[in-house]
Amino acid sequence: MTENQQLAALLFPGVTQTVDDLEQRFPPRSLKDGARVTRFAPSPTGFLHIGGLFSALISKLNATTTDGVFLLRIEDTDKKREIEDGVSEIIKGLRAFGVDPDEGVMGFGQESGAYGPYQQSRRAEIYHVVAKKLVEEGLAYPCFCTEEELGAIREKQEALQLDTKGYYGAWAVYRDTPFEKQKALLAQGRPYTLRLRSPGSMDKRISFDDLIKGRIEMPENVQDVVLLKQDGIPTYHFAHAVDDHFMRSTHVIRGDEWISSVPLHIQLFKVCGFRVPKYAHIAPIMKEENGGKRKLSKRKDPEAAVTYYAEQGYPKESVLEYLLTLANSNFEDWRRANPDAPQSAFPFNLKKMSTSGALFDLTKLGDVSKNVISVMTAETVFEKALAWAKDYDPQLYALLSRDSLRSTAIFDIDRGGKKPRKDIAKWDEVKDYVSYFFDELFTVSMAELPDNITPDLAKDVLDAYTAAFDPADDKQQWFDRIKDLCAPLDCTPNVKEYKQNPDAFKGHVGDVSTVIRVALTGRRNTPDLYAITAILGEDTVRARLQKAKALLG
RNA sequence: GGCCCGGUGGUCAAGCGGUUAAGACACCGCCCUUUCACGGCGGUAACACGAGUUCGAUUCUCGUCCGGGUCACCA
Repeated sequence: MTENQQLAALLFPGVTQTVDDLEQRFPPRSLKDGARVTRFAPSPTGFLHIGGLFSALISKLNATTTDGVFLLRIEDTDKKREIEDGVSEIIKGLRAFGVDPDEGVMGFGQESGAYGPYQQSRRAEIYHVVAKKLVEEGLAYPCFCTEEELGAIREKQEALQLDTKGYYGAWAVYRDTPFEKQKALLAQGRPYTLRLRSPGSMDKRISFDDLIKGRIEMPENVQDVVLLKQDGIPTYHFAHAVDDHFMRSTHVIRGDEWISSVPLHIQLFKVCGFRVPKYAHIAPIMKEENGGKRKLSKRKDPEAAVTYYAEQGYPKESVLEYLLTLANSNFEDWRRANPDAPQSAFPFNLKKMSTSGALFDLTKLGDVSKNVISVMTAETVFEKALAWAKDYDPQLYALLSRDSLRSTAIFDIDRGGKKPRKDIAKWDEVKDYVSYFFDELFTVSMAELPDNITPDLAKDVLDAYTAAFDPADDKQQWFDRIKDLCAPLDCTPNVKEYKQNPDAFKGHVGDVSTVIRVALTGRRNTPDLYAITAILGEDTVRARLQKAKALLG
């Protein structure tokens, strides 16, 4: 037995499997040519971030458009930062947007797929098998430095103003420790981390082709990074190499904060004897602040959390649609050409992704969302608004569900056809939008009456309309009747005529309508008044007209 | 500071040696119209800067500046 083998045996007495065993346990996937295996690998440290959803969406798209597999792996190797419901937050968040994994962690304590476990905390054995092999081959060694010692090294390096700091070369104090000493230290029970014996060289460079950013060249990694922490749990880097190899990921799509560790990752894959996956690094989603850009922050920005969109009542399709416009700018053109196609039919292209971070634009999201909602049927709008209200607005829920046919009719006003209204961007706007249909939310007020209409004229209009109003009218009859109101009130039914000679009239048919509209709805601007009148019903209409008149004295 | 990445209108962005420098959102105006919305038409507004290379640079090179990322027993 070589010393390395003896060391490995000392370090990993319980490990009996070999890397070859793992290769057999997790064989290459039999997928069709070009199929991509992608993954989303978050740590359960808080709510799902919109940037996380973005990268999950892109990963999933890459898998589905190639008949591949999209898997969810949980990177819970840092118990300090982990939060209690972290895992279910992630799963719930993904599910809420239909970005469900095909494989991996599927739910609370649930997994599917033959490449698991998919939770890193449950894979210790696997990492140790690979680590043991590395030690046997002299590619990893135990480091007995304490945090203080490491800190002291760092301070020294800072004092020397070294460009390259860290644990490497001559600074890697346990790199060349003789076996006998290692054995003695271990016998004492000294805690240690397992470090990579980096084969990298300071003056060599490595290049790789990022699928989004293109060719990138960087110095090789020289750091003897920690592979296993003192508690035997792997660091992100080591777990990444092991997991993505044995889960047979073909494409690693992740945030570009990882780009600087790619040289390390490539080195790790090679050292382990694994094939290096393709990398694609996504620019982060940014936010504007004080004229500058910064990453959306979990702490400072409510819109960073995926739950924000559910709370506000953005349909999931809207958020997805917007995210897709950020991902591939030709998505909007495609959408115009294929208004009814499912998002999954979009020929997504990684190469078309922007290389720099985009500012998240809530206004644009709103516009996208209005379009999404405008093409929904009234029934769908009703259902979704109701479902939202159930969780976030009990009063609205009660109101809407009282008479679902009537509620649907409200949403059906001016809906359908080539030029649908685009009033609603998110469900929390619904309450205001429908408020005047419900006496609970509405009180008659003439405050919105425009200045050019005198109270006297308004009163006359209301009197005349009360007399003329006939709920049996069809729309044309109804409007004709309003026109007929004009002349006796010194108004004109012809707007053009009024504009040509404003002094000859007290107002025009638009003004007359406005009086009625304000009396019935409290606003100057509403959708089709005839439709509103029909839904309100004769009793309510007459009651409101009556109250309005009273308000005018 | 070292190493990376990026910089086209307010925002998202096409274009990648010769263009009147697309389009979308936002904004403004006009039209349509009983209001609003929708729709239509039009408008304001951009290649960070400086050197090269070239007959010609937004496009190529270098430098500067400005943003972003990263340098943990966090991911």
